[in-house]
Amino acid sequence: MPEGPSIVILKEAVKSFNKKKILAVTGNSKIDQQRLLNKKVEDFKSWGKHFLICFKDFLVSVHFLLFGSYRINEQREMKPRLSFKFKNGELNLYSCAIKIIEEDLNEVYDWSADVMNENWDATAARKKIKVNPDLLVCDALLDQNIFSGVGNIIKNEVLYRIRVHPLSRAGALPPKKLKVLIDEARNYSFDFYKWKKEFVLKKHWLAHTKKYCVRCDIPLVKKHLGKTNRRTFYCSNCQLLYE
DNA sequence: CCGGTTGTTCAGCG
DNA sequence: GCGCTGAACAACCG
Repeated sequence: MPEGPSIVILKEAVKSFNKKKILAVTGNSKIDQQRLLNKKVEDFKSWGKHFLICFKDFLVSVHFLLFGSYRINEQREMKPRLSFKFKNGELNLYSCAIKIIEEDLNEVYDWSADVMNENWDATAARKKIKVNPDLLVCDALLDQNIFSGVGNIIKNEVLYRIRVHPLSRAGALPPKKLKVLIDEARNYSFDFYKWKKEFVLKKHWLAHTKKYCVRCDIPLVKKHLGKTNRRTFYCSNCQLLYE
């Protein structure tokens, strides 16, 4: 559920509630829920893995972390963290981190970092990497200030696609290769989005959770790598290590 | 039934 | 003040 493309899918799925008034708020979230009552949703937005519900003077940010989920016009067995009733339906959010944000949207979120956003800026990503050349590519891709929305699946698939070893130093990549990495972080995210909507995402995984390299026909390496120590799948033969 | 995970934050420490 | 580590959170899958 939680990578950036999935949040874009959610944003689109709740379109019918846009500009609608919240008629009831419930849930076990500790935010001031009454503040949302009878308020009109001005817009639904997303920034990376953050789902943003915009009101006139503030916004509610929702992060699904690892286990969060949602239902539209349906309920799960468990208690929702936050639930909204509208005239035309309901939105239920489960096991997610919810915050009220008072600051202006554009002060808080760097849209150029969001790989799914129309304001995504590959040059900005390159500059952020240039000032931190010792960053490993497996960590760089998961850095939400550089590639907001990229998660562990996208990380593994991007590195496999572009044949770069996850422990490569970002600053050691030849300029062309660095460009490919940055471009593919966005490209693969849109493939993820398309496949997820068609319920065929897993079927297209080439590295993530896979046992064999489809190019080399040898076993993939599975290790926990980087400062984030996240599960990483790669081919030691066709993914080149740049040091 | 246990181990592991599409993620992030925060406390504690050196 | 920094970076690093581990804990906490939490639901589901295999």
